Amino acid sequence: MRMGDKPTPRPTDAELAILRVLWERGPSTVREVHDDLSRTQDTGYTTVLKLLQIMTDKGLVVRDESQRAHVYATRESEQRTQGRLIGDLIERAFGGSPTKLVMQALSGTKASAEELTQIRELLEKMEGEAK
Amino acid sequence: MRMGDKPTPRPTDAELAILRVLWERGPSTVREVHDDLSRTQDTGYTTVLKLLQIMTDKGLVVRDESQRAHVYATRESEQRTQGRLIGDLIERAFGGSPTKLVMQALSGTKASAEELTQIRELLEKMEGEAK
DNA sequence: CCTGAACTACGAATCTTTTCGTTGACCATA
DNA sequence: TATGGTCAACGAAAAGATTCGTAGTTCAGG
Repeated sequence: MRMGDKPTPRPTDAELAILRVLWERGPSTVREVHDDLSRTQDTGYTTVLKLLQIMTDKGLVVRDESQRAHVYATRESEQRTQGRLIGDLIERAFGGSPTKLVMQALSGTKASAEELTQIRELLEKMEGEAK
Repeated sequence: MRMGDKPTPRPTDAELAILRVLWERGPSTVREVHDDLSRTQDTGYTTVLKLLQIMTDKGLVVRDESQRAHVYATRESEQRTQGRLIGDLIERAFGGSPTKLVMQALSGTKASAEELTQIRELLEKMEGEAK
């Protein structure tokens, strides 16, 4: 990130919905994003287009204009964006304590035994490192 | 919650900042909230007042008007609100998978050994129940 | 009783987010 | 070369979030 560049802003709700499509589909045209989104919600084509243009300005996505139908791709990985959103929520709602968020998330969920095991394995790996 | 009542809406950023003060202080007057908030940010008194009035309309807080300086209190517990926010983020950014969020939150943090232990204990308790 | 401090209520301005209509370009094909 | 389909660009409207000035009420102290 160059000096003077703003850090990537937190995506809004509508923007996040689009990011999720791009994460799932990979680089896509407006039409592809719109068709995908239409399966679950009722958004106009030009709305999606406008949003993607705004997201390009904000630096949330990048645009390949070499084809007539421009192709949009996320600028940051799914993980990185998710990590940013979590960090943001930790700051705003959990007084900066990641542990509180994890505890709350865990107790609020009915995860399967396999999932719990998966989490515990990561946990044990971290405990090993934190020694 | 009575029939026809709207579910509590997601608090906005400014609203969440106020909720945090109320969680920490307990029921408080506008002035108390404002003074607390002023330690970290620069918000006008009437701005806080207006926000609390809006939050009352939305059902995020309740107001005791028996004194001249009205006393505001959160309507839902800290935990419940936090749980709602997490659930919301899971829906919007993690495709509905709580496990993904927990994994991501864990790997993105440098929790202390004690905290990791704390989490693991909760985890083991849950594994016991999920058996 | 008058004044000033502390308070609520209200309205409006501003900013951001979301939505979509309209326009004009491009291109295939009839 | 006209027609229709697909596209990006743009502007503006609508809705939501945030901010604060101003006005009017209440009350304690002089």
